[in-house]
Amino acid sequence: MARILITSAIPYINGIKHLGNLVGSQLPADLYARYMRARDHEVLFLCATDEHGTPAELAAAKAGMPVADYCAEMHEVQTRLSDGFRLSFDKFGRSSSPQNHLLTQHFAGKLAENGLISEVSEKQMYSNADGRFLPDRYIEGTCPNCGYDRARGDQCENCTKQLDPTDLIEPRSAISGSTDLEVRETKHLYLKQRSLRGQLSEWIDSKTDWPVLTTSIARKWLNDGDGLQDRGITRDLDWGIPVKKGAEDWPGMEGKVFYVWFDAPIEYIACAKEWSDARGAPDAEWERWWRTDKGADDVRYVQFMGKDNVPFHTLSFPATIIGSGEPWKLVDYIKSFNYLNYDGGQFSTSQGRGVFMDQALSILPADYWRWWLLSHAPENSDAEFTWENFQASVNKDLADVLGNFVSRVTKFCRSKFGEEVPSGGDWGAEEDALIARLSEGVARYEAAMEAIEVRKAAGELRAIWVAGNEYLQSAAPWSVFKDDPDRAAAQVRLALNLIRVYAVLSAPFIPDAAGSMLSAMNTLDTDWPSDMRAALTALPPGHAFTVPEVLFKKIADEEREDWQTGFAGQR
RNA sequence: GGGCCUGUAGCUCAAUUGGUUAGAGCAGAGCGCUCAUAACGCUUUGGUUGGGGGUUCGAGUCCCUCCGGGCCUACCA
Repeated sequence: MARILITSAIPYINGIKHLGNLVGSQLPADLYARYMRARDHEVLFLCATDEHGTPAELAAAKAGMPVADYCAEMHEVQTRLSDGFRLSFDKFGRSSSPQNHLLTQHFAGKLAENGLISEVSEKQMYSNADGRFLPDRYIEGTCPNCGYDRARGDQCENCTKQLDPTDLIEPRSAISGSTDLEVRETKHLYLKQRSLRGQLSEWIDSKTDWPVLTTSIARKWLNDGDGLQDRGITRDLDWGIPVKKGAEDWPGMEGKVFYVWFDAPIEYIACAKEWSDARGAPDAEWERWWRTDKGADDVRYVQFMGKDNVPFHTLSFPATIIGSGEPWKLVDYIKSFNYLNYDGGQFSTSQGRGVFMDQALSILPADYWRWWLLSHAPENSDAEFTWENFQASVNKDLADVLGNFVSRVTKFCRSKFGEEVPSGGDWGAEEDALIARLSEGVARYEAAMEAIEVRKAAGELRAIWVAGNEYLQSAAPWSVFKDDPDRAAAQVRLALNLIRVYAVLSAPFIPDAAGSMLSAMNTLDTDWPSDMRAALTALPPGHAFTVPEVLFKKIADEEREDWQTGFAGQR
């Protein structure tokens, strides 16, 4: 039994996430966690909300709420939606937790002790009207290069020229529109990533099995231009983790907080402590997952994230861990994803374009979304959601291939043998062939899951479902029954057992439907079918079952059209 | 501008990393079955692998070039 630590990139707090966010980290992480648990491995699956930073403050202000209240409320909302999608986190924590405060300050203290923090005085734009320093992209003005009047302080969207906020002509606050801006001197802490470049580079080079997407982004940052740069890890904000050196105050840093990208990954660790604290368990509980000196040396740590998060997970966070000089667990495998587009464009939180988690669940059960999203996961390139494709895939795969299999088998049995597993008859060559085929299919499915090849795993699972229909078609118990009811009984007995096997195999993708299948088959036996022949006898003759409701109702053309138009506009 | 990824059947994707005749699913066509959610099964149509050039006994795969799409570029997170 292996021990597997799984984290999903933590979703930002300012609003409800769309399906692109979901499929880029949380959903595949959940698939992997469920699979590994099903294989009897010990799993700790962690996620949290990422609550600090300027956008959170602005969103709270817009909602007319104190930022702490806003975050608490949005955390509840996101928790409900995670539950709705059946994301099986062992703990869904908060980056604003007391645990993360202490741990983030602890890491900063260690890094300072080890000479990896420098204090840098710099000039930043301050908005008097807004009463805050403004990040570059929150300053708008006219581009000195092309004259576009809504250029941002970091880059002009029109001519793509890189800008400095001070380059802008007539700069104004993107928040209030105020032009009452001034340049102020402010002091910040920088993490001296340069001095860790060699170690990080060596570490990345050792990861030969990582997705190209992951390593190429890391190498780019390591080697581009002058190489890896030091990074500011503090900000002039009210909401965040106060800058401290461990438990001590940090002279000159009063009123400042850590940069959200410094404290967010540390929350992966703090979240484990939130998990054990919530149960009143001792620190040893979470430390055996994170401290290699306290039992975590045999843990395999896998991270899931969208490609935009890769630099922080391959460089910044490892720099924090390595730089601490303490025996924290480093990530073993990073699974990164491209983006999911929506009907010819991008999903957009700010523009409300696409399908959001709450809307998705209000239309259809989680399994529909889970299946489509995972079987179309953007692993090798960006993928695209269209309503037509969604309807066709879900109807065919879930309703026709899997759902109808369950339906035809249970209903046939009920009409000929009653609602119990029939006795009599023996298996022959046809059943041997099916068992061999299923065993091979399961082996391929397992291999894809171990390698976290999500689409491939979905394809293999589907092929296993298809094998059941092919068997029924050629065995044709409805014909055999007329002359040889015992033989038909043996066929149906196998088919009923196949439903249980399908439930177990499919549960990581479609947990609710798997649950319905198991309860219809009146069994709690979720043993993995490592021995297919034995697995297909788990439900013995005489075992009672019930014919379930339709597992997956098909999506009608009308519904699809309604949603298509309904979601075309803005949220 | 620079870097990386990507372009394969009408659609969504494969192709053991240079090795026979480029494969699946969906959609389309035909046949079969009648247990089942008008479901299932079998057969089948469909490709100058974005264009052009090159290397090689051999190129979807490597090189050059052109065209298209995407991402990143360090103060959004």
